[in-house]
Amino acid sequence: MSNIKDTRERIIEVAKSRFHNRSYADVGIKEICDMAAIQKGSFYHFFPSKRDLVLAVIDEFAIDWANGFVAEAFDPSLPPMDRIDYVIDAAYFWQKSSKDLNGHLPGCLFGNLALEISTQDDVLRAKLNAVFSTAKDRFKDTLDEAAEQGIIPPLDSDVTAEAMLAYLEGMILLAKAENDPEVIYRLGPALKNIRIETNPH
Amino acid sequence: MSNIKDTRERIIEVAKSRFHNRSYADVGIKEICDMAAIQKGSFYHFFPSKRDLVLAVIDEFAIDWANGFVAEAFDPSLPPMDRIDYVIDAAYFWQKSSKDLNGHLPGCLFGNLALEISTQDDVLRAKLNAVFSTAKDRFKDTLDEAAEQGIIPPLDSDVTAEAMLAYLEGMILLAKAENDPEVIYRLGPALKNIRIETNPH
DNA sequence: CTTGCATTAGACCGACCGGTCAACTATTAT
DNA sequence: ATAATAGTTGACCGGTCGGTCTAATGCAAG
Repeated sequence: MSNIKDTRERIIEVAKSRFHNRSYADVGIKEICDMAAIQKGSFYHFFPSKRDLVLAVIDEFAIDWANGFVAEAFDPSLPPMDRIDYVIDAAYFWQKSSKDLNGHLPGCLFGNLALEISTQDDVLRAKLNAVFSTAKDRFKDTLDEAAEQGIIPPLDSDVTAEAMLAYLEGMILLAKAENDPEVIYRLGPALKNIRIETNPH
Repeated sequence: MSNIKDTRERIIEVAKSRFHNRSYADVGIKEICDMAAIQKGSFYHFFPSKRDLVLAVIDEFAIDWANGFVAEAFDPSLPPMDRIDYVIDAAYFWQKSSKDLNGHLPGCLFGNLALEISTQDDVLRAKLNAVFSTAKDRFKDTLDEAAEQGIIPPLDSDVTAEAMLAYLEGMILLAKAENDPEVIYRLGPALKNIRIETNPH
């Protein structure tokens, strides 16, 4: 009801946006405090360290993702393989609208963080890996459903799902490097044709 | 001949390794100087700024890449589609041996930097994009050759090449997040089946 | 009114950041 | 031999980093 949001929430919201549009190392506590219109003391009342902040940001963003992007794309009322097309559309529109706002594609927060800090912090890496694993499961469920309905021939749905996620992240990476969301539409069609056969024996 | 390498060369070598294994923002000039056993003044004699260093690092690494990884994988004496399999092997062994040395997959330096700084520096972004474009061309040449020889049906070789590069980068991203080179072998088989048809009209 | 706790303010900390500078030493060309 | 230039040294700069601390608030329960 109040337009003055809870401080902790405001910190996370600002941090989410800053980390996504720049990088973890490049965004300082001071900047986050300024944008959230609070003092450092308040920040450290809620978060013991910057690292704890990014941990919270990942959690929050994973929820945003599940409720937004993922829920929209993996709508169970859609035919299974249509959902995979929808992933492309959702990724495209998200990156496109971010570019229209800020001039640059932010890419995927999880992908960005994974490449930035995987070698430096195993806990953070594991957390990001868990997010990827959850996303992979959405693909896998979809593939299993499609295979059950005979829409696609049987395959190794778990590994294929992982491959689809890899391709999605790779598309977004190249789109960010080109700073052009159209990359996603150009490369998108190959996503749902990715197949990895069940490994015999 | 001398074992004391040229200072500038040594700076770049150290920076290459540090940036690759950590991140651009996380590695300071001081650390690079210490590891190269020089003083700051010497560093700034050769490079006007940290940014100029990373520019040089990208150039050097692109040459390493072209002469190593790429030359090895895209060996013209190999049948075209075998070269693409070879890309997987090369990526696997590279990441594997890095992990054996340092405990962590470093990922792809270009992918890492692209996600870290694309939103912050358009010149750097363009430079990285050029590296990707060159890599894409190697895939494209291979696909064109395979299509000419009738090994694969005709396709949009340019876009398919880009898709293959995206998939490669995505695999490496997930492998880094899992800190497990086996991801590359698991997902690798799908690489050479990626196809994007020529867009009619 | 008081006690107690959650929250906020903001000055402050040492360490480190990227970068500068003047002095000094090799090396090279004339 | 000399002059010019390339390379090196290490002290130094202002600013920012993540983080601490104390004192002051706001607010709720007794």
